[in-house]
Amino acid sequence: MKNEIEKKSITSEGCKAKLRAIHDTLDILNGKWKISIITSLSFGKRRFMELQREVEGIGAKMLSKELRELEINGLVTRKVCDTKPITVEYELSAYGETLHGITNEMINWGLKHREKIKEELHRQEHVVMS
Amino acid sequence: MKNEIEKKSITSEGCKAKLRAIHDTLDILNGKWKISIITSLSFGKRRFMELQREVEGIGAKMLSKELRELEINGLVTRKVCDTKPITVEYELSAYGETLHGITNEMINWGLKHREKIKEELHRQEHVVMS
DNA sequence: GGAAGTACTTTCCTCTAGGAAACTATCTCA
DNA sequence: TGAGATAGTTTCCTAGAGGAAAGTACTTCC
Repeated sequence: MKNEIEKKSITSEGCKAKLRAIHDTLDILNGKWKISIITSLSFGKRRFMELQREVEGIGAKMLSKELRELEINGLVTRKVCDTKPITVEYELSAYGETLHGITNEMINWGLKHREKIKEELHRQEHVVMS
Repeated sequence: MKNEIEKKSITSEGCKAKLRAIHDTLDILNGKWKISIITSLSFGKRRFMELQREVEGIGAKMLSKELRELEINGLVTRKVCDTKPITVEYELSAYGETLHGITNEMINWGLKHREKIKEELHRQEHVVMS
């Protein structure tokens, strides 16, 4: 009995710590666009307009705001280049790269999910046919 | 030149597909609470009140709504048990389990992030001291 | 008989995340 | 000289995400 209580308490502590970790992560990756921006940057450095084109649907205000927050948290670096028309390069910092694990898992899951939905639709069609 | 264009186009397609995958995943995991709920359920089946206690800060309305959406998307199963005071058990479905990769990565990142922040605070203190 | 615990639902309200569009400022090219 | 691209900022607005609290319905315990 005592062992069970202890066990329960220990695992419960584990849960709480892990839920807190999830919460910490979500705090950094909040907002509608951060993960997409990070994913886009994971393919290489991008300029403002490139990001806006690549992350479909995002407006200049949001992009600017999200980039600033990512920079504050040390995930992205901002570099102003004194080219003829001034350009700005955004890049994942070394710390930002540590998010690869998360984005990769999300990409893979999303790809498989799309396959699954597609299969379900096919099955539906067959049912309707028969 | 032609090769470069082709290369760029190919990688660009890859980016778009991956960004779409990210978008698909985020569509399923939207809202403030879904990932926390899934993480909580990843430790075992939970009843409504247990979830509400474990996922700190969530209200009954939100919990109910998020669980319904997770159920609709086939990630969570709901089982009504005819115990004396009726209880309901929520559990990750087999498909819900496929999110383990994502939640694990987020947990690990969150834990390391907390460590990093802690270290930075220590350094700060030393600077203040000296 | 009433307090307390299950599992929600409903109502009402607030706040802010996020969008649209216009504006700033600088440079280039025709 | 003015159109177009760079990189934003600012303003104005609203849909809807989410919170607090009360209500519903059933059961069991005291």
